[in-house]
Amino acid sequence: MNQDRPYAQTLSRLREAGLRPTRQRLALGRMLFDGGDRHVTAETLHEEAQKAGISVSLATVYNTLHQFTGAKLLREVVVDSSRTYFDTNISDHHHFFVENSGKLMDIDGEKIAITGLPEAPGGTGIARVDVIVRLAGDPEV
Amino acid sequence: MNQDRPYAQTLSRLREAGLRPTRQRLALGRMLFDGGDRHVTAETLHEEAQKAGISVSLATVYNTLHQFTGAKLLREVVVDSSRTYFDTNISDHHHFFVENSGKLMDIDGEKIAITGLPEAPGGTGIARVDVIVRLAGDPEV
DNA sequence: CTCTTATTTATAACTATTCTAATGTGTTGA
DNA sequence: TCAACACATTAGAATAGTTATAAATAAGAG
Repeated sequence: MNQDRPYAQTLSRLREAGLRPTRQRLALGRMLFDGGDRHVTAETLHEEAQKAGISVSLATVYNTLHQFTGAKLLREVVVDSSRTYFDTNISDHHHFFVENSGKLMDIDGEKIAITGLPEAPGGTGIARVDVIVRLAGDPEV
Repeated sequence: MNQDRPYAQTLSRLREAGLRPTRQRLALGRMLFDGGDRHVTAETLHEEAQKAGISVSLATVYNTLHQFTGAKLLREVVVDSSRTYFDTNISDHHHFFVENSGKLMDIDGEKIAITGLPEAPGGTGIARVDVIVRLAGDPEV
C-alpha cells in the first residue's frame, strides 16, 4: 500500500494538524497509522523504532504521542496505573484489557449499549464514557 | 455511632481478613470505613491521618491499602494514570470522574445496564467490567 | 514476661514521565 | 539559493508516585 509514497498519508495528517513533518514525526506516524489499529506505550513505540533502525529519542516519542493526541490522531486509554497507552483507533469504541499481559483489544462501540446512565452533575458535561472489560487468563492466540 | 467502641467494626473486619489489628491498621480502617463511601489515594489518606494526629508512615499507608484491597475491604479504581485510587465501596458499581479536579463519584451498579458485550476471548474470563464516565467542568456543590 | 514473628518505619531505589537548556532542522521570503 | 527565525529534537536532569530494604518495634502465644 503506497509503496512509492509511503509517507503520503502521514504527511497529510500532519499538515492538517499544523504539525511540521519532521523526520521523527513522519517515521512514528507511519509506524502508528500504516497498519491496522494499534495500542502502544511510549516505551513500546520507542523500542519498535530502535529496532527499525529509526533514531528517535524517548523524549520525542513522548512529545509526539502527546501532540498526536492533541491533534486527535490518537486517543489515550487509561487502564493501568503504571503505564499510559495510546490508541490509533479514534472512533467510538471500548476495550478488553488482559490484566496479566497488559494487552489491549478493541471492542466496537456500536456493539455495546449502555442504558441507565445518570445525568452529569450540574456544572459538568460528559466528556466521554469508557468501558473497560478486564480479562483474567491468557488469550490463546 | 459506636462512641464507646469506636474500633469494633474495623477490628472485626481485620480479624476476618486475618490481619493483626495494629494501631495503624485500626486507625486507617476507622478513617476509611466509619463514614460513608470514600475514594482515597495513598497521599490523601496519609495527609488526613497526619491532620488527625495519627502517626503513620506513608509506606504503611501503601501497605495497608494493598492489604485491605487483597482482603476485599477496598477496591482499586483506575481512572488516572498518575495516581491510584482506592474505593471503600466494594459492591458492584461504576464511576463519574471529574477530570480537572480528580474527584470520583459512585454510580450505582444497578442503575446501569450494559448490553452487547462480546464474549471474552478463548482462554480468558471476564474479571470485571468498569464504566468510567469522564466529566468536564466543575460540579457545583 | 519472654519469645517469636508480623508489622512499621525511614530511607533508598525504581519507573514512568516531564522538564530544561543546548543543538539541530524546516520553512519563509528576499 | 540561503539567511534568519521559529519550531523540534535531544541528552540528561528532575520529579512524582510507588515499591523495596533492612533495622527497630510491637502483637500474640505460652
